[in-house]
Amino acid sequence: MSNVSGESPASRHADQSSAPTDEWSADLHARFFRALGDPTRVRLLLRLLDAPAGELSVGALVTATGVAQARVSTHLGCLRWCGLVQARRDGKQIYYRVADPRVRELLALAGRMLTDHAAGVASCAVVG
Amino acid sequence: MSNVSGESPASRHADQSSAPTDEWSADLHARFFRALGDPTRVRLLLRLLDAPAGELSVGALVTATGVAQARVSTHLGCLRWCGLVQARRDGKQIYYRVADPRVRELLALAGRMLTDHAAGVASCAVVG
DNA sequence: CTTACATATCCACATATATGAATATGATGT
DNA sequence: ACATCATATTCATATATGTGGATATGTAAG
Repeated sequence: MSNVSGESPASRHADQSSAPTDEWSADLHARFFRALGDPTRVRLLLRLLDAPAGELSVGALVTATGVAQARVSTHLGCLRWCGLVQARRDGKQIYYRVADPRVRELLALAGRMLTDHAAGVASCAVVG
Repeated sequence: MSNVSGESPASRHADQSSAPTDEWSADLHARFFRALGDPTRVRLLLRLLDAPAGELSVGALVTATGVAQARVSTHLGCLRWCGLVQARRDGKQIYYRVADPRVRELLALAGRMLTDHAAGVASCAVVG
């Protein structure tokens, strides 16, 4: 195992001419949204968000979602790395919670938008 | 060419037992975020959002972003299908504009979150 | 220190998604 | 009708990303 405390990475992009600003801004935004662009990760976030204690162990998430343990672990790792969730160890288990309150806002806003665009999004050929 | 007016698709998911609700909710959310998960699409949205007239022709977007025309067209098609942008024809050109004001909010919120999580998101191995 | 358990990581493979080049379609002006 | 411009679509291909299975790592208990 490793790194429950969520050691943080170093950033790229040293230069910052002037026009390129938009460029990584766009890249970064895209990466950010892709972090939320997986059904399993969204499921994990949703479960965590409405967890009674605001947190759930990996095992609990596995049974709650029915997703294989290895998969849950990997996706939690992604979410943790991106700063969206946070881990805490208690005995044998590791409890995860949503780390940033804005995650809830973001999902809520997306949900409201989906109220209007669900059909389109659901059938968009590009996003398979 | 075809369908500038944005003909809308039909939705899937007829059933709605009770538990599965979360399931497509998650799938749908994920799809939605993936629609925003491409750098080119984000660039297009950003350009449109700060366009003087609130709208830009495809050609203008091509020169503004430096992205190949075919690519711009495809990505605009995706955004249009998902209801995020809207097209209007004027003579030879087709002008696109952001169709939902919440797109701006969403990008703004994401931007604020990125202020704190940029390094992590930028270096997350999962989201390549 | 050995065993059992919870979580994380590695690997091979399938699939989704983006991309470039070529081409088709629609509109305008002559 | 013809020639031209603006935009859309198709196709082949490269690449990114998710998935399952096996295994490693860390932790607690005996």
